[in-house]
Amino acid sequence: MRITAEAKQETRRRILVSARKLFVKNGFDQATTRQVAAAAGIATGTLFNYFPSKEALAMSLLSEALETAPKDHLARRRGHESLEEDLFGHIAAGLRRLAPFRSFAADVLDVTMTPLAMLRDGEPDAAARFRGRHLEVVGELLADHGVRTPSNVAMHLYWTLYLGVLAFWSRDGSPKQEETLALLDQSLRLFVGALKEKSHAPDHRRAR
Amino acid sequence: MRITAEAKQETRRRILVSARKLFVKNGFDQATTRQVAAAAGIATGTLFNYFPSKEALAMSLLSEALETAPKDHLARRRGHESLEEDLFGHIAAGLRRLAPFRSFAADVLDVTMTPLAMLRDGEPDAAARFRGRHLEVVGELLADHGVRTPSNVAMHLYWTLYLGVLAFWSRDGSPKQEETLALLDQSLRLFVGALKEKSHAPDHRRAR
DNA sequence: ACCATTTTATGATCATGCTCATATTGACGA
DNA sequence: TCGTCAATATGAGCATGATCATAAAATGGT
Repeated sequence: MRITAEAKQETRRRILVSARKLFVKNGFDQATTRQVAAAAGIATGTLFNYFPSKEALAMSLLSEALETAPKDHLARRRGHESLEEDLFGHIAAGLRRLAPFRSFAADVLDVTMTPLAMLRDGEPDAAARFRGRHLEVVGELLADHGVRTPSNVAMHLYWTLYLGVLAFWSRDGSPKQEETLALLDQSLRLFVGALKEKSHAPDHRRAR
Repeated sequence: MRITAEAKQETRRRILVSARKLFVKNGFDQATTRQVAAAAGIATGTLFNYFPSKEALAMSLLSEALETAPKDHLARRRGHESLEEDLFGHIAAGLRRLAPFRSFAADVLDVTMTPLAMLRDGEPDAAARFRGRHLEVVGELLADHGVRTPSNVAMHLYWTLYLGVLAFWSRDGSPKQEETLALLDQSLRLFVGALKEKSHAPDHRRAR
């Protein structure tokens, strides 16, 4: 039982390695499952014993990055950023983490983005975890700066903003990326401005 | 030349009618190009003389709605809404307009949404037009309420918000839709709050 | 009316994601 | 060591989006 289990792990690993190589080199659409299987030294059909679909295979490649990406900024920050800088850093860190996958992620995810693609692709748990970890971090950052506001609204807006930025990010070529970041920066100022205003005017609307 | 041109138009129309029927009935993935072609009374290959791909065919079905959707709210509004109500109505009208297509749009667009799908699908002009018309209307609404702010920032934030909402909207079942709208409503309050604060504090940051 | 040329339609064929009946392998009891 | 059985691998085969050589039709000049 030991040898077999290890062999299966090894096969799985070889598939992932071959797939990553081919996806990055040729893009998701161009890389065929036959190629991946051949590169991994297995029959085409065997690949589908390990992964239910080509997209699921790609999602597995992304999943590691997605597990840790949301917390990247927390590890990196120096502690005296403004709230805007914190939020900007949080989103930017996530984008940076996903950057290596963009070349094929744009295909896999059809532009729309990892978390949504996960939802579509039958990995709702992974999507929920990603979102959860994300919002956890945001909550931490907000609390750190003493911002209190109806949290689910702020979270929803922030998450929506994040999804929108991801969409632009994955679509644009590099020149547009900088523009996207610049606009993100300023959008966050608006967002934070709104949050602070809410915080400063205590019970104005909360009673309803 | 006359007869032929009309016949081509007729064929194109028959394809669109058949496709709409089958897409709505069976969903994008289940409806095959062979079925569509047969229903339209043409050979399978002929279909690809009229539309470069199955997705392009689906996009054509959506395009009419997309041409007019952004202005739906302008036609409908009564003129004494608050800015929040105006913006909410604007987004909601767009969603309502797209609702009939959701059953297969979710497949075609992979969750991500019409404008982004158009970009992917080689219809960048249509995407740009949609975005342009959209932001035009928003600009009008904002101006109507006397809101001035660095416009491209506000526009970007609003557009991003719109994309995010579309993503949720297309993904969720009906119960979640209401929740999405409720959150949208409150998010817009935040957004508008931020805009107004900017407007009231004139040159605070513009110099940089 | 007739031929030449361009345009359009056709369906056999291809590429590829995925399935499935069959073959192979490996674990374990006797 | 052998036999049995479950787990796994295999690749021919399927469905389908898309292509392309060929056929049919339309157009235009004379």
